[in-house]
Parts: sequence; C-alpha cells; structure tokens
Amino acid sequence: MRDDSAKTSPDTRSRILDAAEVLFMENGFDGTSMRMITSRAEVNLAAVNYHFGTKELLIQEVFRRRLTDLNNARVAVLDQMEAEAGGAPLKPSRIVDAFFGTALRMAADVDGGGHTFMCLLGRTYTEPNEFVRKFLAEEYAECVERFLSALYRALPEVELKEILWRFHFMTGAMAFAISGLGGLYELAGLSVTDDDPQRLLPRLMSFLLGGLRAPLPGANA
Amino acid sequence: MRDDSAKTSPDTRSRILDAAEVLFMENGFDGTSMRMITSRAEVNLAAVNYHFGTKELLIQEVFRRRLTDLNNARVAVLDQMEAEAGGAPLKPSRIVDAFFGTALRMAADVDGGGHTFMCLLGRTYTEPNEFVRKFLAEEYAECVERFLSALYRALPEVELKEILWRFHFMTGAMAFAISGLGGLYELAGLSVTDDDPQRLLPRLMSFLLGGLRAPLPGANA
DNA sequence: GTCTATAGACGGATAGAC
DNA sequence: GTCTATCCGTCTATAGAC
Repeated sequence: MRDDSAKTSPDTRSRILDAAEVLFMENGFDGTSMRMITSRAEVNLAAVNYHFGTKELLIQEVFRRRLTDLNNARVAVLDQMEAEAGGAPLKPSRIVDAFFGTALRMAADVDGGGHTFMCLLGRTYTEPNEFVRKFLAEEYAECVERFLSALYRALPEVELKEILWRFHFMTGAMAFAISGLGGLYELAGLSVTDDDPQRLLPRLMSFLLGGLRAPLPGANA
Repeated sequence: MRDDSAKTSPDTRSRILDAAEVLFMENGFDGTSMRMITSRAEVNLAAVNYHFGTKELLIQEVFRRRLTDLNNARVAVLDQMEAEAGGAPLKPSRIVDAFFGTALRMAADVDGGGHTFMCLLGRTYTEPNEFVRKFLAEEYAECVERFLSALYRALPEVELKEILWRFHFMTGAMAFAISGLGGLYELAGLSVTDDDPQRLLPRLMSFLLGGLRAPLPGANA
C-alpha cells in the first residue's frame, strides 16, 4: 500500500488510523484523545507518536489516506468522459454525478469505512480549524478546479462566480445528506435516517441538478 | 430581558455569552476553554460557574438566547402568511423564504452578533455531540413541524418523506452558504467569501427553490 | 517496534474570603 | 457578585528499558 522505506507493521498503523477515523467522526478532533484512540485500536499509547509523530500529523494522515483515492477517482471519471466527448461540453448531470455521486458511492461502503470517512469529512467542512482547512484546500485544489471548469464549459451562459456558489451549495447539501443532523426531525415523528440508503443517491442527484440549473437570480444589480 | 428572581448583573452575563459565542464558533466547544472565554469577556473565571453552573449549561444558553427569537420570527411570518391566505396553500417560494430567508437576514447582522451565531449554528448541525443534538432537536421541533406541513400543503404531489429530505438538503446548503469552507476554492484563484453579502440571499434562494421543485427521482422501486 | 513511567501543561470546577 | 487560590483529573509528548 505504501512504499515507505521504513516498512512498519501495517497492522498497528492501520488499526490506529481506523480507530482515529471513527472517533474523530463521533467526537471531533478536540473531543478525541490519544488515549481513546489507542485503547480502541488496542495498541500502546506511545505507538501513535512513534508512527505519526503528533496528533496533528495523525489527523492529516486520516484524511490523506482516503481523500487521495477519492479525488483521483473523481478526476479519472471526468477524464474518461471528456475523452469520449472529444472536446464537446459534457452534460451537467454527468459532471455532478462524477463528483458527488463518486463521493456518495464511497459513503455507501459501510464495512470498509467509507461511510465513516464521509461523515467525518462532512463534519470537517464546517470546522474552521486553521490547519485542517489549509490541508483540505491543498488536497482538493486540483480536483475542484477541474470540475469547476468542466461545469463552466457545460453551462456557458452561467457566470463562473455563480457556478462557484452553486458548487458550494451542492457541497453543503451533500455533507448534510451524509452526516447532517437527521435527528432534528425525530420529535416531529419523522426520520431521515432509517431510510433505504440505495435511494439517497437519486434523491440527492435530482435536488442538486434542480439547484444547479435553477433560473439565475434577478438581473445584475 | 429575563425575569429571573435573582437579578444578576446583565453586563457580566452578556459579556460571557458574547465571548463564548465567538469562541465556540471559531474553535468548537471542546476547543474553547473556560479560561479563553473569561479572558475574552474580561470577567473572572469563577463568574461562569456562578452564572451558568457548568460549561454544558453555558453552551445551551448561548443557543437558547438567539434560537428562540429566530424560530419565533420564522413561525410569526408563517402565521401571518397563512392568515392572509385564508386556508389556501402558500407558494413554496414564500415558505422557503420565511424559513431560510429569516435565518439569512439574521446572519446579515454582523455587528449584533447574528452572523457569528449563524456560523456557530451551521457548524453545530454537523457536530454529533449527544447533548447538543438533543437540545437543538427540542428547540426546533415546533418550528420544523410547522414548516414541513406548510410545504406539504404547498406541494401535495410530493411525498412527505421526499419533502423531508429536500428540507434537509436545503438546510445543508444554507449552512454552507453561511459558514462553509469557502477556502476550498482559494487555491483555484477563486473566492466565495469576498463577495457582496447582499447577493447571497437571492443566490441561495434560487438554488433552494430549484432543488425543492426539481423533478422527483425515478419511480418507486 | 513496543512497552512503562512520567514530565509538564492545561482542563473544569469549587471553597471560602471579601 | 466578584475575587484568589487550589484541588484533581486529563491531556500530549517523550525518555528510556526491553
């Protein structure tokens, strides 16, 4: 998996990452102590610092491990579609699916931890912690730029700034779709969580596309 | 303001709440210590426990102080519209504006702290902390129920469960509109934050309405 | 690589004088 | 109501034996 020259025991390292992922998702970064992580992973406390150095670096690695794959997968789908289209603009629905659908399909993988990770990611989007922010921005930069310009070619009548905003709104809707506070409705006798996960993707997709293609707000002020 | 029998100095109490609001927004609950709060508020450390008891109760009061007003304002607008309509269903756009527009107008109040609070709220939506969750659910219950049934009457051809989901997605988009990770695009030479705040409301509104009225996902499986 | 033990700072909460 | 001083627990990180 990794080509570090120092071939560490993959077991300990991965168990730490898996435990940290779950606990960060459930309790946040500050709400999760090294001791909680090591006791869940059943490794020694000092092992974390041995393998990752500091808590901050551990957090980074929790993200990097999955985010690299996710964004590579997104770009790969986009590459493929653009190659097939041969210069013609793509349909917005296919671009949206390549970005948000890929993430949602990762979130559907409950056993492999994809679901946990996407919950964590959704939560982290609104965490203004400085260093996490910086790190995510770097990890996302390439991928986001590719998708924004694909959308701009697909919707030439829409200003780039408008597309940026709508991409932002779509990200928020997706974050909530995965990790949002479903419990808000429980008191109304309703629930959003005990639903067939298979239907989430089409539900979200039609919402996102409706929003993306909505009439533009009133003329330039 | 408050009719507690113990008439405490309003100054100290409010200064603590104001300081806590900002710091919770910037650093989260676990990332904010009592000492950070009291030193920002320029009050004594023991004053927090004197006025609020525990940190948890302080957190609750930070939310309760503004959320009660916000949700009352939302319901008041809805009441007014329903009274004028005299039994006829309302336009979805007016319902959406009553709920999300009211929040966004609160978020436009930067000096009075409304902006800070809405950022905090957006962040807290994805904070799975058990007791905050419970508290928010109770605070929201009445208001959300009112708006969901108003939407259901306005869109009788849409299943209630579908409306619930779309309300959820809309909430996510709004949370990001206010407090989301705008910095994700900065590396692409773009920005979503240095924009005219006056234009946010119409931008978000057309996106939300586009999503709400989007064609329903494929037939029942 | 893995362990024990501990340093050293900081957390929430409180006792008790004024 | 406001203050100082302090209890006591937990935190991250590291030193050093094995």
